[in-house]
Amino acid sequence: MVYRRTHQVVKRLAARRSAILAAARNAAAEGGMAAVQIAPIAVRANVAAGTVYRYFPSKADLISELIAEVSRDELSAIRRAADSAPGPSSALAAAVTTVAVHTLSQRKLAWGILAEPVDVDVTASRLASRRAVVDEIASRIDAAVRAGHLPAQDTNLAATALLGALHEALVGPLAAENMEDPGKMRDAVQTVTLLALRAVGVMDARARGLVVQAALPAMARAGA
Amino acid sequence: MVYRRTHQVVKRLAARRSAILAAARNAAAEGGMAAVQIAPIAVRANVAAGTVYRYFPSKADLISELIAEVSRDELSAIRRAADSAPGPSSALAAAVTTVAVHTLSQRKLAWGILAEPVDVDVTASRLASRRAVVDEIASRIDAAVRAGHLPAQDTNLAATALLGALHEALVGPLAAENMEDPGKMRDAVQTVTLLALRAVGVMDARARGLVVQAALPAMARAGA
DNA sequence: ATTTTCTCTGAATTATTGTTCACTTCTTGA
DNA sequence: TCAAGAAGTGAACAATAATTCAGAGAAAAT
Repeated sequence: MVYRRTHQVVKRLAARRSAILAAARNAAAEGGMAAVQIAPIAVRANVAAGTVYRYFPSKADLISELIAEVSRDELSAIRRAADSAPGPSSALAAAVTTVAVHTLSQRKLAWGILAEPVDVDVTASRLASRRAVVDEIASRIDAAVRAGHLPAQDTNLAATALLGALHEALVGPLAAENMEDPGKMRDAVQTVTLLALRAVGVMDARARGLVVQAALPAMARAGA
Repeated sequence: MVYRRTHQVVKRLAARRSAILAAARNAAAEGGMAAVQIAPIAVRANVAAGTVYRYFPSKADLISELIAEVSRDELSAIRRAADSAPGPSSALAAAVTTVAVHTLSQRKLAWGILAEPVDVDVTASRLASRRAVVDEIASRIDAAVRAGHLPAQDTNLAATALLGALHEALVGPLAAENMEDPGKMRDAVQTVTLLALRAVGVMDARARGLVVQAALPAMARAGA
């Protein structure tokens, strides 16, 4: 055997793989999933189209990894925000607000990951991505229920509905119209968070307080 | 001129047009938008592929009409339900429940109309379809606010969020798992309606009452 | 320097479907 | 029955992108 993968080569290969994924992510952030096409991605990553296939068996695999990556990022942001809240209700508010801020600050990407038509089947990874976030929110709702802050309920269904509400209100086709300046964004985040908290049974007055408390740290984190 | 469209021909043409649309609708109801392809639709409608193009300029137009048709049906069902309710809060509950029941009773079709990937651009008609339903819900929320039953709010955003919640919870990819038997369906409808009402500010106890009142007529209508 | 093995290239291929159009069939009114 | 116009047919065409692969280029060990 006259050839062995040297450490340097291994690093280069890994770097290329990352570059391809990053190119896909940037393309998605700019033009949605429609812009995630092999040839343009290859150009962005400074490789040939064929090379992409040395790193990902198919476009579906590439997009699946992209979805998983973005989803991991979001999930960890949610956990960080919720874990640094003082109590279960605050944690829920923080989690919801974080999802809202994240979603809103990268609308095109979020839409692409969540729901935009793609020509290959990425159902499985989209499902996994949603399930992870839904589970996280559901467990936060559950904690608040166990603490006696909320009425008993189907936490799974509630979490699903909450995310649906956030996504539709913030990145759905009807959201596009008036969501450009930071002021409106901030209002929208607070409004949907309020709706979400009331939906699971937080009283109006208390919900308003939680929304305000959650808003500042979330916006600050997003800015950084 | 030795040829004129006779009444009989006009009727036959209209019937064919309807047959094509119906074929598309059935295909969508069975296999989602993915199943709406010109060649299979033509077979279902007992015409040749080319004939479809004598009635619809393009696949996009065909699907757009399909979306508009389904949307019209849903909208009129919502109005009927809401208008026969005793007050603004009941009307809102009836509207929300109707959307939920409709959506749930034709999941595949609803998913296709709302969000399933399609290879042609039907953004405009999807947008119009959603806007119509959102406007209807928003006006019902507004009526309840004006009656002093709900706190003042951004009714448009609230309506959008409500529909997002319903759709995600009932036909989204995470809903598929446990929504087969009528009992579960009924529970799900009531649960999401409850969430929706609380979201816009209805007190928990009152919301539960409204949900129960709205459920029976809506389920009955759907059964007929 | 050279051989071997891996990696990269990008033009050509493939696959899928919407769309067209030359031709056939049907309808109408004389 | 026949001429003129309309409607219907379906095989061929077109467009889009994903995917492949034969050859070129690098890297490693001797």
